[in-house]
Amino acid sequence: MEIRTRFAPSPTGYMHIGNLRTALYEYLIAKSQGGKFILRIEDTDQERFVEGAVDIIYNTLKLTGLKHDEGPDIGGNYGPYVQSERQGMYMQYAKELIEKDQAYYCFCTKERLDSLKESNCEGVAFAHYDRHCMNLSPEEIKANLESGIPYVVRQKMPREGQTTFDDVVYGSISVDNSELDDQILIKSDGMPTYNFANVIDDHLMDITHVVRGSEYLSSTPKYNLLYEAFGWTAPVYVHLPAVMKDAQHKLSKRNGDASFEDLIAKGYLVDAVMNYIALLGWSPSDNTEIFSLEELQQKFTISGLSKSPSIFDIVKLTWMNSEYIKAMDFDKYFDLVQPKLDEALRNKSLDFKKIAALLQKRLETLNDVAGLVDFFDQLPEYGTDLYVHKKMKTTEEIALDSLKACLPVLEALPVWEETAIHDSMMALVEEKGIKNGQMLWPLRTALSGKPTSPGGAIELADILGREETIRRINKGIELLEKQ
RNA sequence: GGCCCGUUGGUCAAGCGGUCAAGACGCGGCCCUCUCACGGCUGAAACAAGGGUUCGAUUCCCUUACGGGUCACCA
Repeated sequence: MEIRTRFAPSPTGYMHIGNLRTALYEYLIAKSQGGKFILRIEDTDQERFVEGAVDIIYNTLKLTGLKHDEGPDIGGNYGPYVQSERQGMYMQYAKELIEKDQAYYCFCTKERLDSLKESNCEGVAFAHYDRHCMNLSPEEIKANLESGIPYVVRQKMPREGQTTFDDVVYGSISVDNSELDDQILIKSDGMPTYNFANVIDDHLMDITHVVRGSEYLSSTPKYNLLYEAFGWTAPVYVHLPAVMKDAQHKLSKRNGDASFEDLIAKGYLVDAVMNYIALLGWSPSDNTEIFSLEELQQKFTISGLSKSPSIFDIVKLTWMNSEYIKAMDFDKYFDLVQPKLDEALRNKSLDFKKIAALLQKRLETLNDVAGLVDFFDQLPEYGTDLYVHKKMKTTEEIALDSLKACLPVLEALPVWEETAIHDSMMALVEEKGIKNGQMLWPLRTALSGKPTSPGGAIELADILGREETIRRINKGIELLEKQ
């Protein structure tokens, strides 16, 4: 049988990391076994609907490569794929249940339900519906219906026994039926609740594997009872542990935690983010950590899913991001970095490719560019203490001497080119009988004005060009002479 | 509070009755080196606690502790 999974987000805003990971796993479960990945929009709650949220969903799926086989935008044989457009089909199923005595009309007012909860001793809301409307006579129901009294449809739970279901990651779970509330299936506005629509849609769409967060674990018995009532076979359940911000809290936008789009805006690569979140709650049978979506598809097995929540660690993501940057084909990498360089070095006509090359092994995120290249644009103010470096065996005196010595050599260099600069400096070092660092550290310092820089003295000189190099050396000499 | 679930280094995690308890990130040290970074080597660091079962428990069972989830006309 062909595996069919579905990603069923509700359009209530941005795409958060936990959601995206769920989509990833749904995609992988299907694709690793040649199945289909379906997108269904669950918009039964009109009050929470957010304009534009559907586009975010489409864009994210497109960007991440989680290509769906069926969905609102591309159609399919099981449409419509938007729950609100399916509205007409739920009532008949509710009625079928009522006829089977597995559900009933409830005309209770909100006020009555609220008072039910309050009257429950502790004042805590854990009262079940008291089944006030369960045994209304057919005449009463008919009369209520005809006089237009608002109603909901409730599922009739068995009072005794247990319901057991199997979850692929959590194993077999049993719950006493007495724990189960007569949940609402059809709301008074005629819309199905998520719990009801989900079961109907999943069945109608031939979803074989229901993959979702573990917060649904406790309502799954109700779902199973629904499948049973209809005489349908329940899907395979795959519940996923949460992605946490810390040991106590789930990742959530409310707390200002990073969403997928935030991470991208912060200079993280789409592929790196996907790779990282794949590893949050799943691990391959081998020890590999870096893999593309295609490779992931090859490696993925449901048995690699874990059941305990995992904390989102931006530090490890950052490392992984730098791995992706380093491994990237230069041209592709340059396309990503160029806009950042344009922005950081607006007025400069420097060789951006050379700068980018220096940066590739030093970037953790794309947004690090500005902070690393600022000195190319403008030499920062710096103190002469920068010239003192114990390991380089330099002092201010040595630095001054070295700068003065290299100045004429560089001025006279016939061609301004990296190896030529290198050779001339090395020759000078030899001639003066000093250490490499005693020449190059002062030079690098004079050229960058910073304690660290991407690239050494020679690389910086090459990129800055002769004129600017000479200018900065003179500036260094001037500073040192003032001492 | 009832019910359900979880608990291996700081973090991600392997393990599925017998291991010196992998690996990765991060952290420390060393090497490379004109700084930083990269790269290489190396070190510290964990089975929540207590009972069973067993010749033997990180692994199976129970209890406790701690954490999470759920108990909506939200999904």
